Amino acid sequence: MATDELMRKALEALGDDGPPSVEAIQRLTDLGGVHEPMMINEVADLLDISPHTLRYYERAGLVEVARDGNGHRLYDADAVRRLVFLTRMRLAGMPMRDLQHYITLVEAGKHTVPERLDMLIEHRDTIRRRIRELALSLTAVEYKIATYGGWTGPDVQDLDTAVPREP
Amino acid sequence: MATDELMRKALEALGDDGPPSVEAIQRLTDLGGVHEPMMINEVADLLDISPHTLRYYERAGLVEVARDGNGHRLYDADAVRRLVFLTRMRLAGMPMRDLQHYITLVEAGKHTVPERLDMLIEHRDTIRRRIRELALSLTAVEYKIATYGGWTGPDVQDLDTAVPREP
DNA sequence: GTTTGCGTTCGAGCGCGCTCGAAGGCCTAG
DNA sequence: CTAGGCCTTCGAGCGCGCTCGAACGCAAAC
Repeated sequence: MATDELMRKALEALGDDGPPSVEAIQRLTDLGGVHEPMMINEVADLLDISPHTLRYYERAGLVEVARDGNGHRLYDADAVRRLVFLTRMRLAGMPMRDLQHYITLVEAGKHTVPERLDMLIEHRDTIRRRIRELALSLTAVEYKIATYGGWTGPDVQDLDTAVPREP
Repeated sequence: MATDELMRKALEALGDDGPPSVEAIQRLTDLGGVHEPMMINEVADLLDISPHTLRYYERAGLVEVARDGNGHRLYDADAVRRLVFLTRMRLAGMPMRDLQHYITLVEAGKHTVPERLDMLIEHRDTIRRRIRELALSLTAVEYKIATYGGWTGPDVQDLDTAVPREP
């Protein structure tokens, strides 16, 4: 798969305007019902990551995967759902370390829910900060693009930092 | 400096709501008038990067820096402005390679403006995509946090992928 | 039977962006 | 005179997240 199927669906579902809705995200977490266990390549295609990376995640303790009679990996629905979650968190910039810790908590049982919530809240705040940073950079770049288009100053190099005469 | 001074100013200037305005970004590009050349530690503090990194950027050809009688670096206003630009682009995720190429273009003269514009436009689109990805991840995380708070399902682990009964 | 194709394990290697340490110079304070 | 502090250059090292190659196994296709 050339592009990230989940993300493509996600962006389609969200449309091009307005903030993402909870309804939209719900659709994203629905994998479409009951699944046969999947082979590594199917999962890799679904998540748009390499089989190598999937094995790496397993080695890292992020997910347990059963084997068939030939020793080939069989990803059941739980494993796939967890990997959807994990890849989404990775995409959002959560480090492997944190994911490993989070999974440790999940496997330790319900009593770790508060700590998991703490992690999620911190991650949420990290994402928000990152979005704000990017929004700022975006505005800077857009301004720069606009300036390049209409500028007639003395030295082109100044454009890299110049303050415009008019907004 | 513990936090990124420029980013802090930026976030203050932009406020907590609404999209960043061109007016706001203008203020950010104003370094406050004429500058004495700065020593490496001053620049490092201003940009919230290490002196090591500044030397590294110079080695990488991103900026030329004069020396004083003792061989110490003297960053003039142009160098500082360029570094502000560069660190902002780095923060927005532009790879070193691309920045090196961009700077090569800047130093090649005005006739490279169209190619520079192409780079900026591509970078702008990259930032936009990244913001959309993050917005999606953010919604997913926020939904998950909300679900953790009010959920009474059979298995806590299901929360990692569950679809809620109600939005 | 052999080739093709997809899987396995293991450990090593890579690309990026820093980050650091060693060895030394210059200036100033005590 | 010496010690401290900040600077210099140079090359090496690191942390992260993959990414790959080697050597092998099984099973269906020809």
